[in-house]
Formats: sequence, structure tokens, C-alpha cells
Amino acid sequence: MLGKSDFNGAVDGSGSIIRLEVPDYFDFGQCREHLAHSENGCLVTVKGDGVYKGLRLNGIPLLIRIFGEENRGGGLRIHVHGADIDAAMATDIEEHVRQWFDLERDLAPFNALAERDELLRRHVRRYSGLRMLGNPSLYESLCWAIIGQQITASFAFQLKQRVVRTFGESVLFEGERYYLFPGPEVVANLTIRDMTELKLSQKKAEYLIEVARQTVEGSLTKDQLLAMESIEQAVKRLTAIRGVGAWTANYAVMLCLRDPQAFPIADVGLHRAIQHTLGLARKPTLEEIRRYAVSWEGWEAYATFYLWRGLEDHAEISTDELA
DNA sequence: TGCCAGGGTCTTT
DNA sequence: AAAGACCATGGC
Repeated sequence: MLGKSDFNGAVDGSGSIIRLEVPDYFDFGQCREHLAHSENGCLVTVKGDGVYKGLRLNGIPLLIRIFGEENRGGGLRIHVHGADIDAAMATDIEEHVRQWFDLERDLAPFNALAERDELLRRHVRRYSGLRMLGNPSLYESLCWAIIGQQITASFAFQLKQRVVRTFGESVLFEGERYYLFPGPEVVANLTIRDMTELKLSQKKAEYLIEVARQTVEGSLTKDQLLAMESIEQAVKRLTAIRGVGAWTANYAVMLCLRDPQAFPIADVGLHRAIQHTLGLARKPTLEEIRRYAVSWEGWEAYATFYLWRGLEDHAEISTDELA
């Protein structure tokens, strides 16, 4: 399986370094390219060969920079800046990155089934080694999904960026500022107006404050969902929150709990991705999608994620053509 | 203007 | 369970 990481201990201003081994079917470059397309520098920044992200640990905001190693296994090097870290913190950071990049999963079965699937084949070949990149925080995953409900991806990005830059903390590194998503204790104490000023709808402001409130009070936790027997139960718990419907719940389960069976089947992006991949004149119906998804059994989330990835390139090509 | 956008709630069949 | 009405907000 995965080897243990090496921790070099606290060093000077150049930061501590953690090394991480990676499994088969992992390509850091593919993951970085996806982040470069999807994150737009909101919480994750792609700079050269590195992926930078702010991270709060023991109440301290840190910056981690991740690079792929050139040699053989293609392991990862994580540089940590902002504080001296001890072995326990190094373990936490390693765990964060493992979850973020979904490193524990054996992707061989998915690659095999995707090779046999007419919808997935060209995506799994083109993006081989891409992992489902989500967010280890349930609170952040839910907020991210709620902000993105029923609006264009570009407008969603603007809203996310405003929320993050207005209310989030940041870390300064080499003259640039890297933002963290505002913690639940911050959002729980915002007013509706604080957020509608950023052009969030009244409803979304209410939903976000409620999610933050339940997180602060401890009645909404990731462990609680992980302890449940099925993803249906987790989805049911989440949809009990006002503003969290089937799409948002499945999105959060997919990107935070990393359940490969989570399936935001109502997602318009998924519909468009299928349409473009197959060259259909119209978007597929839910019934048609269910038929395609029969062969994805157990890997619906990964299938969705790879289809979304294809859409990013398609959108870019369309934009280029206009220019 | 009208329709769409990586939906939700509530009501009705 | 599934479908329809109505909602909210900005972009093109």
C-alpha cells in the first residue's frame, strides 16, 4: 500500500517539507491541470509546477505548496509555510492532502470499466491519473455547493471569490495573498445583508448561515455522516437542512465523503458533458442518463468527475474559437 | 426581452 | 415517487 511519509521537522523560513508516496493511477500533473481550470485561484492557486493552498491547523493559518517529484514513483513534496510544525501537525497535513487528492482509493476497477464504456473511454484516456479532487471539510463542501446552485459557473466563481476575500483569513507568501474559506464561526455571525451585498440571494444567505450555525454547534459533522451505513442516509441527513436538496447533498457526499457512488444526476454540467461527448442534438433525459450509468455501478462519482473534466476543456475550446 | 444557468421548496397527482 | 408551479439572481 502507501508508504509512510517522511517529515523533515521544523526548519527555517524556507518551510518544512513533507514527502508523500502516491498510488498507481495517480498523476499529479493531471490533478494540477484540473485545479488550474476549475479553481480559478479562489482557494487553490496553481503556480508553475506547484499547487498552493491555505490551510488552518490548530487555529493557525498556513500555506502548503505541493509539487510532484520528477523521479520514479512520482511522489509528492509538500512545503509548509507560516509556522513551525511538529510531527503531529505533519500527520494532519498529510491526511488533508491524502483526502483532498483521494489517494487511498484503488482506481484500477474504475479505469477498467471506463475503458469498456463509450462515454467514459476517451476521458479516462485523456485524463488518466486524475483523481476526484474535493474538499476534506464538510462545511466548506456544503457552502461551496449552495453558493453554486442554479447559476452559471462563472457567476458562481465571482460569488465564491467575493465571499472568500471579504470574510476569509489569508496567508501572505512571497508578496502574494492566499485566502482560506471563512470558518463556520465567522459565517454563523454574519447578517443576511452582509451576504446579499455580495450579490448572493437572500435564500442562499439564509442557507449558508444555517449550515455554519449547525457546524459550530456540532450538530452537523463529517464523522456523523461517515458513521452512517449508506449514502442514502447521509443524503437524507443533509437534505433535512433547508436549502440542501438532492443535488447539493450528493455533491457534498461526492466531494467531501468521497463516496464513489454519490451521483448528482440532476446536474446540468453532467447533462451537457454527456451531450457533448456523444454529440447529441439535445441534452439527455434523466431516464437516458440512468441507462448510461448502469455500467458505472459503484463508480458514478468518478464517472461524473471525469465527464466534468472533459467539459472544462470543451468550454475552453469554445471560448478560444470565439476569440 | 427572454431564456438559461453545474437548484430548492412546496403542492399536487 | 414524480411532475409542475413558483422562486431567486445575474449574464448574454
